[in-house]
Amino acid sequence: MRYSQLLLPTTKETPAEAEVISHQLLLRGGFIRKLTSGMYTYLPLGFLVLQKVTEIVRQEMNRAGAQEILMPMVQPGDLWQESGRWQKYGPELLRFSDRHNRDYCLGPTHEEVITDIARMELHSYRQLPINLYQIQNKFRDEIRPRFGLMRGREFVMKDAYSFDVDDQAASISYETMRQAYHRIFQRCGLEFRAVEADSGAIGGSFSHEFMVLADTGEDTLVICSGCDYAANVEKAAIAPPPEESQSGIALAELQQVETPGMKKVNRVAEFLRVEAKEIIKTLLFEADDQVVAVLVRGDREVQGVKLKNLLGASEVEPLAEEEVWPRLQLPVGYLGPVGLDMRVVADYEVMGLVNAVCGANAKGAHLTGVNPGRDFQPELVGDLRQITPEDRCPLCGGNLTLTEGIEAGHIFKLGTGYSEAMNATYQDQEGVGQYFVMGCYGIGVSRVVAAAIEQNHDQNGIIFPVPMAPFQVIILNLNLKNEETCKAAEGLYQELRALGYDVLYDDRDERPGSKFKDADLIGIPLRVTIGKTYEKSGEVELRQRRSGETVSLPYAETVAYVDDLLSKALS
RNA sequence: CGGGGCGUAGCGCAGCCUGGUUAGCGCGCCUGCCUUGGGAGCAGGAGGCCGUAGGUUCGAAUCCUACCGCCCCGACCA
Repeated sequence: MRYSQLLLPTTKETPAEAEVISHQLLLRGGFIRKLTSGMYTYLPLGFLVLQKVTEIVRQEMNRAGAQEILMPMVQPGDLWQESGRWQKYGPELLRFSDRHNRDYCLGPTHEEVITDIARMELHSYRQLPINLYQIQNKFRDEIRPRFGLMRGREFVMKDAYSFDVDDQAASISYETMRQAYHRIFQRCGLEFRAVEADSGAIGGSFSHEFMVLADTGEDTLVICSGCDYAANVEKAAIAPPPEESQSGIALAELQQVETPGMKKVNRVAEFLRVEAKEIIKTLLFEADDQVVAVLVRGDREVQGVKLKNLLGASEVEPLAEEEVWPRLQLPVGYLGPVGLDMRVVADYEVMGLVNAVCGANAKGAHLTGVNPGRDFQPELVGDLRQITPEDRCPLCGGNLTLTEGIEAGHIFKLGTGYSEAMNATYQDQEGVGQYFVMGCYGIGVSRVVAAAIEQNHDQNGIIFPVPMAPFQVIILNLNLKNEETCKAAEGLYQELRALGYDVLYDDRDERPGSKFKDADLIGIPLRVTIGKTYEKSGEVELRQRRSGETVSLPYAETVAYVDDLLSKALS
């Protein structure tokens, strides 16, 4: 492609609306433009990158035996009524009606449609297993779209759905996808981890997230240095502590002490000369409209997703501080489980405490000598706290580190939830109807683009991994008035293209500075400069975007050199 | 939805508080000269419903009201 003919509007200044680096660079580099909140047009360069990712995804899905289809983006409400999600899926599902007043929605995901296809077209166990996928736009009316391509309302997603005869077969499909996903992210040239994850609203029993590692990630992961355990902190299990013998310690008497103004754990600890971990922290949550008291050690944090799962609730939210007194007549900062008249759940660790401290449910007072089991009995005890780097790996006992990541892919074992709700069955060997055992597998294709930039950039702009780069090489012709440089640049352009590479030829009548800046900004992995040096000595300069490594070499050797570098990077 | 902020040229902003001639600046764009290895320089030029509607006033970008849009902080997710 000739730069002079390409719509590539780069800017020097950063648009005010962009917060994160990927969003800034995508706008500055002329990859995308915003249409409205959470919706973007892909300009030529952005679309090229998107296509690079799509093609890798497509190849690996096909290699894994999946078949590509394309479903409509608009879906009938009836189908969602059937699965029960018309009620369950909140306002994120954009609903509307047509001229006949029939309900429709924009597809945020396609379980309903694919299950409908399955029940109509798949009748026999002989047709299974089967895995169908599409690469298509999804629409989710996000509460708050932000970060450009990272969390748009309309975005490109690859979604695949597998159908199997039983759970065991479904596990094989799942494993096949897990491996395909590894290949996909590897081929994209990204640093990533597959982690155990909470399966969230889509449901199902088991899931892995594919996380692109980047400092700006919205999720936190724990990674074991000793084995290959990795998990989202929402999921990362903490084993119950071993039962410690408490026989050696005399149980103290429950006693109320004055702690005026001591609302925070560390203040109470200081004041009473105890450690934070000897304090029982009591937090109020609203779980499906019911207030629940949650107990963790004073030095711990509650993990909301774990709480939600333990309670079996569909929604859990911390109770707003201002609401506590008006609704419950309880003083925030002085809460405790003793004599508390509501549901109480506790983290394992709390139950191991002896002679602990907690709030007295009276303003300015705490209790000492508190002993779980004697002074209060939670309704449920479980793993409720957030894992920390001080915890041990649940698999091998090794050291853990916490890292930020961007969720770019998620694979689920769905089971028979959808097939039962929508009565999707096949006939087994005995001619008996059986529900399909399903799995679903998503990749946020447009998010992969953003994640790649979050992970690969510097002060000058994007540094695309070679497989994702819109162009692999950019040729800068620094002197358009010189016939020799033009001939050389043109020749290189033709030869590299003949080898099948994606080449951008900067033939604009611009000053060298602008060309260098633009080449860096848009992140092309290899840059070939033809200018003064060529005029003097017949040499061109070749620079690698990532390392900055620069070599000058005779014009005649350039093609072979570039070919060598790129074929290595792409293999 | 709750809380905060912003809408003035393609982009980034000033002007508004304290109303008053022709609404400014930088970048970008067009023309010419000049320059050509890291976003040059000079000269000239085009480009505005000051978010929309209503109100106050002799007079509104500026004050008031409503609406719309966008951004940021919280719950959601690929």
